[in-house]
Amino acid sequence: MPELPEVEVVKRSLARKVQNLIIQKVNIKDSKLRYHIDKNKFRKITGLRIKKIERKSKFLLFFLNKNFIMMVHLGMTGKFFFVDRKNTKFKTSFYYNIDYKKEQKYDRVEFILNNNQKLIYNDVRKFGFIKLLRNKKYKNNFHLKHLGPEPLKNTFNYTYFKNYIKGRSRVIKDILMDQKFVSGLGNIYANEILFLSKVKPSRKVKNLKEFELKKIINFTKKVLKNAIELGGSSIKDFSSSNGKKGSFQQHFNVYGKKDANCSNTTCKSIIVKSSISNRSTFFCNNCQK
DNA sequence: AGGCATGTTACAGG
DNA sequence: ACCTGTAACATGCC
Repeated sequence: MPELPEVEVVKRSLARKVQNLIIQKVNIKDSKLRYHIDKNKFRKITGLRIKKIERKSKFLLFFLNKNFIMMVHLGMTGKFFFVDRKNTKFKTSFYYNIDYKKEQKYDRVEFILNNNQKLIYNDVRKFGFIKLLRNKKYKNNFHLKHLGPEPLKNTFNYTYFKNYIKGRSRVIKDILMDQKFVSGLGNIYANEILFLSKVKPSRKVKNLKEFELKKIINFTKKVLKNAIELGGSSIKDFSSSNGKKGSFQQHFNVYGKKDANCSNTTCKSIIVKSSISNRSTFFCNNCQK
């Protein structure tokens, strides 16, 4: 699920639900996530209060007291659910319509909170992870240390872009998905941004014109903001609708749209699919130069 | 059965 | 030491 907009939406719903609550117990149902979860280590956070939740790139940081930080990455299929004592369905707004009974077997970690609820980390493919860090040095964390600027901050700008691509021979889509260049984009939004910017995903960065770089920057910010407002993209489970569920997938121009007509009404081409950096790449051969 | 999937990174080679 | 591309991780679905 999770590129920057989805993680941001999850962060906001988590902040509403669990801020200031106390973790009374941690139940590790499957310790084999991307990184092994050490039960003894996680025992240290029982009794601690969740003071604040922040998003950094695609990472969630739970600031606890006693200077602990719980860092979560959702990988490809990580989700949070809330379940009350009677096992009634609750979940973050992002996954509002999921059938929790079916999902339950992928629950990996449970956090028992002091309000009769459990916060559940659920992850089918187990590419996600949960780690404990110490507040003092969390910025030196391996994962966080080399992240590029947040795309929505003004440190992600034309000058930065121009300088970064100097002497690099990679293609633009590959760079956009590189967290060291800009942190938070993934395959879906990279495809969508390049369509709106009218730039072919396979263009070498060194050949991009100034106006194209500027367009890419501007559409990056525009698309991400728009997606956050719409609750992110839910590319599964969007059969019925309610006000809280992510709907940006309805605004995709190219992602997953192989053979569809180009959304530009004056264009008669269809969307084609190729592969860049081992990821599905969708674009319009006519509109994107 | 085989290919594909919203992500990251270890590794090999230049 | 830096840059780049590929394969691998775990699991389900079409």
